[in-house]
Amino acid sequence: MSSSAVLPIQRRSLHDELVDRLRLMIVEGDLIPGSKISEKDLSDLFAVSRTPLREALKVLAREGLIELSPNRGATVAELTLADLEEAFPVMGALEALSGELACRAITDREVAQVRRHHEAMLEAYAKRHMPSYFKHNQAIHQAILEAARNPTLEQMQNALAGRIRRARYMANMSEERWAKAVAEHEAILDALEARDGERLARILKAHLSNKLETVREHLADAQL
Amino acid sequence: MSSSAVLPIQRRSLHDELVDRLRLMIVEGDLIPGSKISEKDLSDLFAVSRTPLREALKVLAREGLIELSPNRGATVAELTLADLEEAFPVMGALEALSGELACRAITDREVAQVRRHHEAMLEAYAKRHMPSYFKHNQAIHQAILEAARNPTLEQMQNALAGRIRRARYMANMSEERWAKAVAEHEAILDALEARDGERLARILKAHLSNKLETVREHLADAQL
DNA sequence: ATTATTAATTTTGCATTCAAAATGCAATGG
DNA sequence: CCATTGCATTTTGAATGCAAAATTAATAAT
Repeated sequence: MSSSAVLPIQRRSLHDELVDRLRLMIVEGDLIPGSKISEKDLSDLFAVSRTPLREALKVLAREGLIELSPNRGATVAELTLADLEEAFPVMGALEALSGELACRAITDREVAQVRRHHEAMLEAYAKRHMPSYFKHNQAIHQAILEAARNPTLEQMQNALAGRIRRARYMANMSEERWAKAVAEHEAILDALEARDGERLARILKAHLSNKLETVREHLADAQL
Repeated sequence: MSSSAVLPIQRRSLHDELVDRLRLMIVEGDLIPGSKISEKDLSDLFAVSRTPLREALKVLAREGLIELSPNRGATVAELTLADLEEAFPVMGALEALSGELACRAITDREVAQVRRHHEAMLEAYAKRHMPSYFKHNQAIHQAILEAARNPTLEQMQNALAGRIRRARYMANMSEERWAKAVAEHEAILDALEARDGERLARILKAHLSNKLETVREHLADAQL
């Protein structure tokens, strides 16, 4: 008997499914910031009633992805520079903690995995292939997060990442910034392989701070 | 025309009200950890239908105060030592950031307010009056949090505090631990008045770490 | 007496319905 | 012609209803 077949059958409630789908739509930009969300339109779109949809909206509001005003419905939350300037330092603190904890618990195998992502990321960088770069970049941060062995931290960091990630779709890195980010990633890998938690924490905090700077630059250009 | 009369009429949705009430009930221990929550019982209790109640439960589940399993309903989340060992370091990272940011933005007036709470706390400590001690203690941490001028951080820290605060109701400090906590608070005030963000961050992180130690000790005794 | 099986009851998940509030629109008056 | 008021339509908030799943109770079998 195949081992995967005996796993508990994955049953999800509609509302849970909706939360994930809507979050994805928002993060990926299918639902544009500031636009109004009609309960009817959305429930029609997903072919469910308004009840589970409304439950999902409440959850997403708590995550900060949408805004609810009483009797007036939901709108996709705008992502202003002010929001990002709030969120990035918090993310920096969380990532720093992740790094610190990860250095205590990460296995050699996991570090090797991170290294592979790192090298794939360098390759993507060499080709200036953004999607692949982002993918491996994110995988590295996720791996460090998981190596921290702290589900509470993981949950909070992922919630915040959902909000921030939308910025990726608007920010285009300058050549200079990109090079700097790559250099920082070298330092990240180095600290991780040395299991130097304190150093890794410092680097990650600075890394996030620089990411904010990148976004800031880009928004200054685009004057969004 | 009186100025307060023209303020927008404060309207709350039932679900929002329910979220707050239920959270309070859980944090204060009215709903005991591990116990099952019957939707019917609760909706009867509050004299509302199950619909807004269910919306509230979804939100609280996301906050980690209750657990939902499909078709099986909600239970009040248990607060195990393992949970606290996860949560406290995260809280430490967030408080450290609060302290760092607060030192940049806090006004003299606010610092004075913190000092007043600090002194009231010392008085409560002298009398070994726990409720008053907790109240001023919490006010200090909240004031630092607000002085950080970062609503995102505030939101995350408060969400996590909701989970941790339940531990307060079970943890009884030893005389020794209590003295140490008070000493740490002296250092906190000192760093704050000096606007030394880095130092305050370090102290707060250690402070939270010691709080966890306090809880750990207590639970070892009570073997909960 | 204990376990297995089945029926009855309860509880949950979701759809539908109804009421209240908000929005859009037309008519009226300036 | 524009602003304001009253009305119709739409949308949201919450209750009710109904089917599916789970839990409990009851019965039968070993």
